[in-house]
Amino acid sequence: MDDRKLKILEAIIDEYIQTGEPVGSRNISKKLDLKLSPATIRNEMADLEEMGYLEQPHTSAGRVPSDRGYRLYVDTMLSPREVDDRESLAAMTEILESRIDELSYMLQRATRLLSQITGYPIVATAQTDDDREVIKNVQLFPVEVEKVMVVVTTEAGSIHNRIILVPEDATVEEIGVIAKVLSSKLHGLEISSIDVALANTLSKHDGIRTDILLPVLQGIVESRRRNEEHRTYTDGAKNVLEYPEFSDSARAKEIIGMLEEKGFIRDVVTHMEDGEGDDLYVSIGSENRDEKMQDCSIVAGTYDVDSTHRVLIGVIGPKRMDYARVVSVLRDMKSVMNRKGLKGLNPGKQGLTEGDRE
Amino acid sequence: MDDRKLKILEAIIDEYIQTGEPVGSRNISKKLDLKLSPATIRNEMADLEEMGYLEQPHTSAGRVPSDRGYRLYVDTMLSPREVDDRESLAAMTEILESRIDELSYMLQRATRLLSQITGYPIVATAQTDDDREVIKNVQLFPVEVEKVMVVVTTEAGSIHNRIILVPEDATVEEIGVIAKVLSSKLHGLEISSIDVALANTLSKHDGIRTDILLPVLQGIVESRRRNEEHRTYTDGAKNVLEYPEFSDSARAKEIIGMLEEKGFIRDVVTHMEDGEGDDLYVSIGSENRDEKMQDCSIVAGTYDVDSTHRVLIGVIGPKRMDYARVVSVLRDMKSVMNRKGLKGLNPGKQGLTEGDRE
DNA sequence: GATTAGCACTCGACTCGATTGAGTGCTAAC
DNA sequence: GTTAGCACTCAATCGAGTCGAGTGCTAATC
Repeated sequence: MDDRKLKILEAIIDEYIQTGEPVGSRNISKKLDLKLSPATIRNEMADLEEMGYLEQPHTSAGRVPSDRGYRLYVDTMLSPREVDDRESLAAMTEILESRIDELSYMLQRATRLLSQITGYPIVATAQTDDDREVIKNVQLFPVEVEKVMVVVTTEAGSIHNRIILVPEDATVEEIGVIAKVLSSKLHGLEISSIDVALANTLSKHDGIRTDILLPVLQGIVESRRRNEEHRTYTDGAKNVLEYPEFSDSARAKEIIGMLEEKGFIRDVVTHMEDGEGDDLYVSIGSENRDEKMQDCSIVAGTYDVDSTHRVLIGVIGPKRMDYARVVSVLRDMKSVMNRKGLKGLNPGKQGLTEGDRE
Repeated sequence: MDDRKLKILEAIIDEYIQTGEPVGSRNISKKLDLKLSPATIRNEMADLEEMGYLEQPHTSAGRVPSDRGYRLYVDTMLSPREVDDRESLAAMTEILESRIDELSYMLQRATRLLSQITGYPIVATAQTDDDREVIKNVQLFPVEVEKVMVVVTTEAGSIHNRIILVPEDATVEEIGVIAKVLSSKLHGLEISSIDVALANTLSKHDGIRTDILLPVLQGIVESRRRNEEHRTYTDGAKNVLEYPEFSDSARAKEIIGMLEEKGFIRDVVTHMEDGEGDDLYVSIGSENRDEKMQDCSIVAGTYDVDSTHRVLIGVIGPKRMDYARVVSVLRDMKSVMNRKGLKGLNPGKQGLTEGDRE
């Protein structure tokens, strides 16, 4: 694999990314400054095809990069273009300053911005580190008659809250007793370990009203579930229709369906966790596990919003997506985040203990 | 406009809704049990066209309903089919039992279910009655070092909450003082009336730390804004691609873009508020204000989740959408809601006053 | 030995005319 | 008022023909 072949391959991929049409030898011969005739290029192209970096849609058409070709391109030839769009940098900065408990809001705005500047659909999700979903403390705040706000703080630093309904005659004192018991008994437990058996044990304590305890426990469990499920956002689905590779409406429908399901992001997440911790993850065509994504590529990055919150943002596009630009935008985002995002955010210190707030 | 014409018009619309192809006289002559020859039908069709209920895509094609035709159909000929799908009724029931503070979660699940059973894209939003966004009380709960949960209860009965960051050295007492002052001073004010001037006035009170007060006030304002913006959900965008009228990918892109923008739902909302309070709202083609929606119809209904929360759910489809089925599904939803939805929900009584929770 | 010019060949895309057939409107008969 | 009959319209479909971008191979050239 000599240098010239690499140059030719790169030129072909660049061209194909731009036009979406199979590229021929004449075209490359002219574009490339090596003074080579189309015939020579053809020979090289035939070699590249044999090596598996190119494919031919049909005999008399030009060449198209194979997944392997893209992979080589992404791994070795990517020189991220500078994104000099000051406006989008400013927008990014502003978004990232959205504060921590508005993580979901921040994600929503970030997906929109990214889909606008890249022209691809975006998926973003907050990564929950299940192992660390250990209860640090549980607080109950009566808000109105019948309504109590349950606030669960986890060791990982996230705060789930939910309003629950308790019997009308529940007194502030009764609720206080339950709060005390829960804070001491649930501390250190995983949320997932809350079950009927635990409820039974707890209800044996003095002065605990089961008809208040049960909705509280249910509220704790649901606060987390709700949190997880709300935390995936997509935007720019319409961009799918921009690309001729998805002009077949059945294909487009599949992709848009995937975006709406949001399930496939899990795949990416696990992939990334397995990965070598590189800053960006790229999955090309057949590298995607999901069969429906065989014609797509995903470029994803993780972002540490603060020491306990990590966000994953993925760009979905056709295999011939503009990797250079996408990678550069995602990197920019990261750099903005490092300069700005951490400012003023809580680095996750130990909080008050149960008694402190009285 | 005699009875026979109506029968013929109905048959034509039914047929067109089913097939999406212009319908001819022969077809109707056979389908209709009136013993009429195609020629007679043709005469009637010509009349109906003259009256504006039908259109002809081109001279030698069959007839297609005009917007006016659909309107007549919807207003006078709709006999909602029974939806005998027990499973979806059960699913609806379960969804509607999602409790009140999970309104957004409930909406999300409802949109998904509806898009699945109707096969159309769905938009759902919670209607905020801006005039009633009057503060009933404000509560502050210290959750951790630097983090305080602000809970705003409005006269309308909704509860907004948000976590804010305060200076590290803020004490529970200092926060308590601010809570007391805010509760008495903000009571009865609209959230939108909070501004710099008000902040200045408030900060003159004894013992108020401005560096705590400001983030709290900002939190109150933002808690509401965030609430509003989060409260529109869409699902089933992929269904747009199901219908040949949107096979032109530019059209499809516009519609999907509209769904993602979510802005247009406001139009529907205002329309519905102007309306005669009928239970369902139908807007057909050119009746839609938005130019991009000229090829669509919207069927929407409002649902009172409880005495203070109203939800709007809209079905977007091509003009030849299956009105009978959609109307019937939305009505079913309403009836499920009346039987089940209100069970156990708080009818919005007066809550505790500020002092009660200490 | 690498490069290139030349040439025959391939095959999708496009054009264009002919054909088809569903459907109409009109007229005259029932 | 209804219907049979007929001429007419026009989108859709089909197939033959053409075009042209692009290839692979061979032989000549550097």
